[in-house]
Amino acid sequence: MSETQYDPQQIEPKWQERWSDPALYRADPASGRPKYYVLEMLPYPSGRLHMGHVRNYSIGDALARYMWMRGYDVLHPMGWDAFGLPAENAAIQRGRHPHEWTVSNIAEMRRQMKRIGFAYDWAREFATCEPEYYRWNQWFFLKMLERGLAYRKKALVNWCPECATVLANEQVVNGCCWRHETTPVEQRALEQWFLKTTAYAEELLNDMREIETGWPERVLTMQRNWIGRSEGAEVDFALENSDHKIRVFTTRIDTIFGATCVILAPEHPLAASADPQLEAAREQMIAWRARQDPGDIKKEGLFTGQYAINPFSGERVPVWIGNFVLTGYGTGAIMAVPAHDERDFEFCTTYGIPIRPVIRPVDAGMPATATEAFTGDGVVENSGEWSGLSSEEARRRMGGKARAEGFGEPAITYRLKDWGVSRQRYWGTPIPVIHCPKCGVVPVPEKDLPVVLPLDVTITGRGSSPLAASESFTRVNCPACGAGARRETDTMDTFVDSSWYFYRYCDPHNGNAPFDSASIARWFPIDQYIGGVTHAILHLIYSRFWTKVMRDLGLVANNEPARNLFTQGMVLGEDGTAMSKSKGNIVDPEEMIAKYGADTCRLFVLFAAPPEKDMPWNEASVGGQRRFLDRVYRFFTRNLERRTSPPGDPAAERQCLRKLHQTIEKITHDFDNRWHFNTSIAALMELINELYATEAGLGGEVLSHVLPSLALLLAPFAPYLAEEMWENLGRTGPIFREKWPEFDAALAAADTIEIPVQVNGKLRGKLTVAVGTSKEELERLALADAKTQAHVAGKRIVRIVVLPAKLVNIVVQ
RNA sequence: GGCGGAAUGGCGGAAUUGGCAGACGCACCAGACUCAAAAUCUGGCGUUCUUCACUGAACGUGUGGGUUCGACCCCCACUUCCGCCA
Repeated sequence: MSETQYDPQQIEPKWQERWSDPALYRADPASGRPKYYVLEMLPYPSGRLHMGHVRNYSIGDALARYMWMRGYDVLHPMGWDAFGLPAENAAIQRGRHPHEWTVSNIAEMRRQMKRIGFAYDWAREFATCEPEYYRWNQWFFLKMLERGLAYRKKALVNWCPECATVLANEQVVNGCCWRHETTPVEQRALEQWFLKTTAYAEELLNDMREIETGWPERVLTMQRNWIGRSEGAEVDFALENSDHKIRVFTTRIDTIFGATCVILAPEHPLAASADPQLEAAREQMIAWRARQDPGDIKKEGLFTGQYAINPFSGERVPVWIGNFVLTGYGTGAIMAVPAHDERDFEFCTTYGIPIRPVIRPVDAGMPATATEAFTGDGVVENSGEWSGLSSEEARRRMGGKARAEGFGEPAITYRLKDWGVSRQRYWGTPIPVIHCPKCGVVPVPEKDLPVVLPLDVTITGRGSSPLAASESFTRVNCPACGAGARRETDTMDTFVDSSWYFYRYCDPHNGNAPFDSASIARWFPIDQYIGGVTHAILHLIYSRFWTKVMRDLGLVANNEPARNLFTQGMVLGEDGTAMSKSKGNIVDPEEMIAKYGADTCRLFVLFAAPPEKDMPWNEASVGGQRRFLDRVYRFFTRNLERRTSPPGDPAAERQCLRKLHQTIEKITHDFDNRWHFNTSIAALMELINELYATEAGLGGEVLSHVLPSLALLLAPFAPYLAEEMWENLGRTGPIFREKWPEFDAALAAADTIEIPVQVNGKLRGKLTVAVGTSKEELERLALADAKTQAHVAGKRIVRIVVLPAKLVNIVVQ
């Protein structure tokens, strides 16, 4: 028995070299195998892989390898989300050109990925900053422009003074920039490009039906909240002494007789005043609000001095400006019903505005309004002809009345807003339009795409886009009239890049179209998408939106991009908090690989916690995974030659084979049902423990079965070692193209089982019986058992519960 | 405040969903090997009692109730933490 020490630093580079043949991982539709598209979210090329990447990609890689072994034609691609601010920051801070910086980061991270041994179809790799890719961003933009899905408007936008650029709504976190969490976002008015995500709001909501079995409930809930559909009505309050009407949105038109004032958002056009003092206060409110956390805003208001007329009651109510009324939601104006809305209650109490209840709880009298609002449905009261109706019925009829009389209508409003895609930044996709003094906004003709991002610009990080300073870029002739014109200098939000990249993988080198529809038909929808839950709303809503737009353009047939979504937990530092530079608790994957080997690192990130949960890094525990692989290889190598030895001890062999087949069943079950790789790996450890226990009694035939099976079971989790073992067995790789081991129920079955015996639900003894022992026999054995009798003696047996092959419970009094 | 998720040994986590709580690993303790150490192997390891006896008992899955022959699992109320929306 010669035994070889496991040395990953020897094994891994060797296989890395042999795996460099891209044909090994090539997806091949001609294979005739069923397809499986497994995708992990593409990384931003920051320069180094972090543990979160290692975890995300180890999960996907295990799945891809398993599916290959199950006979699927697997598409498992990788690419780079290569546009974005950090590249410009590198330019500003280190004087490196964003392009050069990005390209070298990609090279470094690709090298790291190959070092870990992820099985990607590298022939499909691309970076989103390549003109061959982003020209299709531009092409899609033009298509959306044609269909009215892209438009330009002057809008108040979130401006981060630190980034010196506009942020999408979704990039504002608690009133601050998502990248600079302590920098308050300011409001500025700029001409912006928007994509009409709201046009698909209803569909984004409804089509969740298609994915609700495959996406985490949590993500769908977050998206539902984000879209924020609410049903209600819009109603006009005529402004006294004016031709203007104030249109309000309300979900509670049934409470309209209780409206005691109308409140405008400070930015509302009718909020502007001739009174300079009021005007100053209003502007101050706008500026102040931009800095606040919308969550715990202190409600403040300004009385405009004007009055409006309630179209239902004819009542004259004051018009206020309120800092808690949002411009972008509904109509930017509300009617305040303090008796039946908490926020209105708070506001009106502060300013002494009357509170008038008009809804009575079904089983009670009129609600008291001294301390709080009654916000439930009930019976409408004090509301003229509507009195006596239920809230629900009143809402329906009053909405109808508003429509019939022309002062309103039933309406649905969404929290979701159109997607502002303009960025006053350099490192992104140029928006393909030209501003002509005569023709206005003119799209760049398709034949002129791509509008290439020039590389010879100076990046200062201040003010407007660096592109605006590039004469050679901006100066252009109008495609419509030929006159001198100016190119748009805004670039696109990088979420555009990641909204459809997974389609491009299907046909990555197509120069005539974003992709060929036939290739999409082959691969879509994605069978399994894997990434962090941090992308639950932004990326995943945009991707769903983009898919629907592409479908309406006739490019794809699917409604949804991904059938299944898996969101993995974060990798935390040893201290149990998120890894961050400032806390100094970052673990560098490459250091760990140098120390323990890539297989050990993979094993650890898969073993330490179920994949959907957060997982604290614990280096001591990493050592345990290494020890496991040491044990595997030691057992393996010292028994290789024994494969020709005579039969061993039948009991030991039977025990060993039973454990092997139980392990195959367990791991297969984990892959097919729930991906709790921590328990899969635990099962492998149990198997190894059993192999050590039975080792001396194992004969050649059994070892010839066990050793290859061990390698195959290990292959999705520790591919390098598995490959090495496969070669030691005299097989020619690659192992992940081999067949996954077959589970043999007969071998896995135990011949005797232990049956727990309880008395009154408490464990009192155990019976070791043959499989298939009858109910009556179990009952007899349980009662005869000495330990049980001690607890039954002197008591009356009320009942005996016998579950064959499970347990016996004797109930006594 | 609303919705959703979570809470199990010293630690990470198991328990194939109502049937032996604590698999597997880490840490720790002991033994074997060694001049010694490392590595390796073997055993122990929820808490508190009990016994000459690895004998047995009680308690134990955030807290309090409930359903059930039987509850980490289901129901009700609560506490704490996390996420999203207010």
